[in-house]
Amino acid sequence: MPELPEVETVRRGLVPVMEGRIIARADVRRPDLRWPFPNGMAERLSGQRVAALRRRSKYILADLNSDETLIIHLGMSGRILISGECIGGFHHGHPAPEKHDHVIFDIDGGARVIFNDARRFGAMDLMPTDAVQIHWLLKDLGPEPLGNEFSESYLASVLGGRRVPMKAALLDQKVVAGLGNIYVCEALHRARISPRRQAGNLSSAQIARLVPTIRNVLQDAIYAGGSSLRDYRQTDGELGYFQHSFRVYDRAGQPCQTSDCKGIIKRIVQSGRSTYYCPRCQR
DNA sequence: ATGTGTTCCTGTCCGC
DNA sequence: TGCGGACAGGAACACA
Repeated sequence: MPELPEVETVRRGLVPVMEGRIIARADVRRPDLRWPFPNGMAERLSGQRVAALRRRSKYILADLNSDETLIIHLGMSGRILISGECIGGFHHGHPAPEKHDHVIFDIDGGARVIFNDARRFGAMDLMPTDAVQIHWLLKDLGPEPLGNEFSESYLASVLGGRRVPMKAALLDQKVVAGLGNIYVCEALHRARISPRRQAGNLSSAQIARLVPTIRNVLQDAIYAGGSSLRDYRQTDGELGYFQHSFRVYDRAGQPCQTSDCKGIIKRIVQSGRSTYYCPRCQR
């Protein structure tokens, strides 16, 4: 569900409400999401100041004054919404918790941050801040696609010799961290690379254009506030609008928009997930 | 080591 | 309007 652009949009929405502020109270309304919450999570969060809100791949990291970091993953259907901001001098009341509002933070000053996740594939955990990078969920993640480590030479070295289709290679969070089903499809189309192509068989020209293409798709999507299909919302409840810029995702049967390409977008299934691509211009 | 299929969970949509 | 099946933005895990 939420991929890197959606998670980054959520992080940016939380910054003005949480960064530098104190979590007055954490209300943990069930014992687990995908995994059990850490022992005493509510107590370990309540009263803590959020020193910084960072993102690693699809994880939001909230560094606390206790030198612990709250790790948040949205899974497939997770949302974070803010209510009760002080607008124009008036405090708006908080609505009653809704179905699937699993964790609620009341922030000093009156804002409320609500984690809602119908499918509960999301997760939260606490880890000492200086050890976050060795948390079992984060330790094997590949480089950030928008960072300097993600380069042409890096991609050539990790893809070399691999027989997986490119779709699976880019979905593999060890190769590059943060892409999901939508942005892999979109990036491969923009780079004119077939999702079925074996990773180890890419030409050097294809590898060379894949790096900036991935960065561009993600940056365009972040600028648009992410993509809203079903569940995803920005923290203020607004929809993202990058879905209007999809060239292939969920567009089976529609014409390819690559100039001079008269192809028709096709849907196939690769390792159990939908892939959309143009068989004509993606090689 | 690498690659593929199944699984977790709830909600929505589509055809009958 | 109800019912069954397919499908959904993730990714750990079990297995070939």
